[in-house]
Amino acid sequence: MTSEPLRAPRPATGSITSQFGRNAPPYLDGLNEEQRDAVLTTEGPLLVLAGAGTGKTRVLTTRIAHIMRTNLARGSEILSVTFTNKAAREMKERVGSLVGAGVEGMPWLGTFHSISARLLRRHAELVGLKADFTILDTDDQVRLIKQLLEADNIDEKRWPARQFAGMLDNWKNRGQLPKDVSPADAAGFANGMGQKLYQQYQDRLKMLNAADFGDLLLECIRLFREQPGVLAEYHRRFHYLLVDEYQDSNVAQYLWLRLLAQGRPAPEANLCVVGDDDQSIYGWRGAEVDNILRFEKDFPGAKVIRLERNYRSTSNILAAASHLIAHNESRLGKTLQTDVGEEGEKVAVTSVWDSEEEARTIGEEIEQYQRQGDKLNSIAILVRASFQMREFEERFITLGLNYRVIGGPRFYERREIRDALAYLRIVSQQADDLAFERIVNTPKRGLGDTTIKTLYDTARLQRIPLFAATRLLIETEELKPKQRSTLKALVMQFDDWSERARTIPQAELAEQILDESGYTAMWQNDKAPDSPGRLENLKELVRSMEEFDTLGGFLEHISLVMDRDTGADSDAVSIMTLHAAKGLEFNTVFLPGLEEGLFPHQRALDEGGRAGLEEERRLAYVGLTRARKRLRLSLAQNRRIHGLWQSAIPSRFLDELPAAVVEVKDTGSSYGGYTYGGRAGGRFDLRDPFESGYETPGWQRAKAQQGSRKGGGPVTIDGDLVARSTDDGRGSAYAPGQRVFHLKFGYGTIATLEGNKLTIDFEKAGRKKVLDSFVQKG
DNA sequence: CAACATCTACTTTTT
DNA sequence: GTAGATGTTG
Repeated sequence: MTSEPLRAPRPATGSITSQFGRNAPPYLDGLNEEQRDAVLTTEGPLLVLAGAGTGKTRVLTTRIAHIMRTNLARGSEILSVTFTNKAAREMKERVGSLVGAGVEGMPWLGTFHSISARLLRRHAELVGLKADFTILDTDDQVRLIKQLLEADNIDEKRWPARQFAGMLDNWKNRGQLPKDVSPADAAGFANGMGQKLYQQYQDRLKMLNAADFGDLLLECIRLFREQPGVLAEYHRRFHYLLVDEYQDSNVAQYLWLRLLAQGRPAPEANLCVVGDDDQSIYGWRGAEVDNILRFEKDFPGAKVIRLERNYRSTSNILAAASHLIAHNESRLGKTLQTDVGEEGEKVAVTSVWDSEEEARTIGEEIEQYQRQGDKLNSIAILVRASFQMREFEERFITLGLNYRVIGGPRFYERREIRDALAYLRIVSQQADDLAFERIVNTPKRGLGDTTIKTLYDTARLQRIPLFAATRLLIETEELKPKQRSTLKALVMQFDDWSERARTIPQAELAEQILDESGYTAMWQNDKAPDSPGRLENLKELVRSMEEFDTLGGFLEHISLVMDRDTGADSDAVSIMTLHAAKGLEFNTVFLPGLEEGLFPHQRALDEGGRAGLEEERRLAYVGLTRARKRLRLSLAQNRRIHGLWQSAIPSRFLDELPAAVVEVKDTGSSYGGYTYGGRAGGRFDLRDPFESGYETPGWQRAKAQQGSRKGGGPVTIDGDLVARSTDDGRGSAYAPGQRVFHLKFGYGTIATLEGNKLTIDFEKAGRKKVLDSFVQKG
């Protein structure tokens, strides 16, 4: 292990201003004391606890600029890790504008995954890969697993490939190789086949010269551990390490970082991590808040700086957010203080009849704000789950209101894009079996299962890639003449394209490939309504290729940087999930769907228990703190989930807001007198604000409903969201032909029933599926 | 082998 | 309500 001498003495804490006297460099202007401290404390381990809206990114970027400006290190000697591509891009831009240099000056600024990929390509052969290895995404992963399951005669119905992919992910997030997986863990899949499958999967990846997302980190860790010389090289290279959103790091990322920070003894590591434990919202995917909570133990002598001055929100908004998050028990604890100096509007809570009315109301409000001169760009709708977006999109289309969905179904995940990429991947790497398999019969070439199976058998027998096997087979009589000539033509086409790849720009090549393969024609002839859109996407794909120098570079970009530019040029309302909203801010924020079961999400509660609830609460906190001036929450009394209408009870998070800053509204269209604000004398019950979330009125009621409900009893609209899978459906009180009444659809007759799900022909609304708990005998 | 029809399971969040 | 997977037919 190499260890360099310290470059500069650590500045004493009290001397921030004295360090520069009155000649502080201009980039420090406008930073408050703590922020400056964080920028100037370059040496030794540093933990910056940065609350929402306290200028975290500014500190990080200024810090990098400071290190470079004062010649402590060059851009190429600073490793800065972010969690998302968006954050990496933003940091590059901001550092660039501070230093006045191009982005190229910071080759090691990127996400964990992109930096890992870069490292691995340099040393691929040391971990059993070639430098041009393919990066698999979830879809490839699942298909590969399916093949393994089939080969091992494991029933895919009983043991879904998706589930195993999830387990793989978990193991890899925890930094576990096949040998490290605990038997108990692995036993949970396919009668104890888990570990063996994991090993088989890894072997197969190596055969395919491929790595999945988890491998990027895992193989890096292995590389560092097994090749001390390589690790030492990076110890020498990186003089400063910075990590953004540290609260989102998982075990593998932690190990990765630890290894890189080991260049010096822990108390001297120049490692700066920035994060906010209250904004840890990726626990479900392996993030360990513990990493940030434990930092001072990991790096003894670490300095801790708290950024608590909020420059974003009005005091009302901040009060709501702080009060809410105070209900969490496991947190380091910070007290945000507003620096905006404005009380602002109260936080509005609106209760509406259903999600349709919710969309309508919000649409109207936005139009009103627009008339008042607000920019649509300054307005966002943040949802818990992406299915909520649809209703808003539909409504906004009819209103002619400009909107933009951020994060939505990812561009690269679209079928046409994946197909097109598969062609390119084969051109780039003929051994890419997963790509070959994907497009060998797309567009339809008259190749069926039997032909594919022959290819497969040959490939397996000879231990060669599918493409190579095909090459062999077309020289034999094993295939029927028709298939043989088809495949022969295909192989020749690919050879031709590979040849051309050397001479013509890849964007042009892609266009030719799509045309010559008949792929474009396939969609042109498809009369499905979305075909034109797909063709448009293909065009966009080709267009986006123009920015890259090589095909390989483009493919790397696609697999790691999945989001495309979100065209922020036009004025539009942003619609996104709460997860996608982290790090953003808007003047006006709408938070719809504050209902038990949706937010907090039922699944988080079921699977995560108390920790799950606390993470949901942090998610709510993230949502609330996105707002600068105006925060508008809403809840629907009825919502359709899985095509079934369910009535909802208000989210417990609403009970956790301080009454003084909240204004309850009602659209007046509720049925039967039940409204959110209508109970408890026009205000929601507010008990001791620091009591456990489990004891709030909403939760109490939800619990009271559980199990107490019997089929056929009088239906109180007050909540049967909890009538979910736990309902054993014992003895429904209904039978086909029976006349019933439903609050939303009116009178109808039961057509069929299945457990507690009824199919009812309503007199006015037509045939609908509903839960039995929402109708009463009519 | 492909097209069609039917059925089913699914909907949290993503590098 | 949907997209995918499966099954059945020509």
